[in-house]
Amino acid sequence: MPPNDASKPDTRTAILEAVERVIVRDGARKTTIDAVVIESGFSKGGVLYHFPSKSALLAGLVERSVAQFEADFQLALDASVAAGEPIERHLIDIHCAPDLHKQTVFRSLLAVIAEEPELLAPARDLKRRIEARLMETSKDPVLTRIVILAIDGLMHRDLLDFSPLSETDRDAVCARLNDLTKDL
Amino acid sequence: MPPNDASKPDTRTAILEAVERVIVRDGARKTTIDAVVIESGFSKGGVLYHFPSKSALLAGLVERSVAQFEADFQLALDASVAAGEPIERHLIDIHCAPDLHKQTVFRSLLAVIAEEPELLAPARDLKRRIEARLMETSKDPVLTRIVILAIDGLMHRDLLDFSPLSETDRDAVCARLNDLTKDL
DNA sequence: GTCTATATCAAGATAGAC
DNA sequence: GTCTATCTTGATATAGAC
Repeated sequence: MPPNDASKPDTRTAILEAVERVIVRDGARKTTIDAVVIESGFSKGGVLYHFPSKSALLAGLVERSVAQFEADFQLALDASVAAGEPIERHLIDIHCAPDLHKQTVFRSLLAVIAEEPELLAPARDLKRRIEARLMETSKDPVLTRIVILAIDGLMHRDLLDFSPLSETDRDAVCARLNDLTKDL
Repeated sequence: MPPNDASKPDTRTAILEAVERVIVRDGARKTTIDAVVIESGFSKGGVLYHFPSKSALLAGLVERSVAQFEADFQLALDASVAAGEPIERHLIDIHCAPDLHKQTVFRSLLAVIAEEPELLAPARDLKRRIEARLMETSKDPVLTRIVILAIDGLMHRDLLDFSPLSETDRDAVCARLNDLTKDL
């Protein structure tokens, strides 16, 4: 039976879920193969059969997280487009009320990712596609870019716990961003 | 003789400079105590006398980098204020033509910092002070915040090599940011 | 495809001489 | 304040049985 057969809640997925639990619970530093082995309930040999190295394990987690984010994004985007709103607004919405769990996962991943930038490839790729779509339809590309950058800034602070904004400030910023994009 | 006596190019500084060279050259993962020992020319015991743990070593580097950044920032800021320009412009200038070496240092540090967020404290602190000063004099605090966020976004991309902007795009963005802040 | 057992290695840290 | 030598731990990865 191939490893990706969807007919059973396959081992790969179970292992990746275990990695996610460990990294969120214990942080990047303590996310070792052994910890994942314990959390997943499989043996070391079993885990290393599916992911031959720690990098492979983390790459798997990044890929999975990105795929999940993209799925959510697409769904919400379609709704947004159907409602005739500028796409920028959708991006703003997502980041002004972010998915806290996924954010924690990404934050924990950051330590690992910073050491192995190649792991970021899938995320970079998704970002490029989203931005291409935004730029394509924008009536003011530079302004759109600034809005995207401001949202990156929000994300940056969230990820690094870097002087995070108060909720009031965040709301004010998001409202203004929406205002700026209302004619795009 | 106390460790911080400025009369000789003291060992602490020499060690921190070695850390900086190692982290820039070899990346966070390879920045081990042993590597620093070799690069600095001191012995392990000597290095660990001044910095009793790896964390202490990295904390030292963060502190030093932040202090240097702040010194540069203050200098340029005073000039900017004397010229009667809005302070925001100064922040924009610094990040639109960033110091590449320092950027590399920070990027490399990021991997380590992500695992130990406490190490970021001095940087967080400096950021808070800079922003307080900006907000204090701003005629449109929300807009100022958005400009700051956009700059954070630029930095974020630089730090993570996350879809970096082309030079043309970056220039266009910076020009527009300057335009947005001209009445602040 | 999953298991046990084990090899290998490098890192952080300590002790004590000089 | 700096050195050498050594200890301890814990992590990645392999080999081979089931």
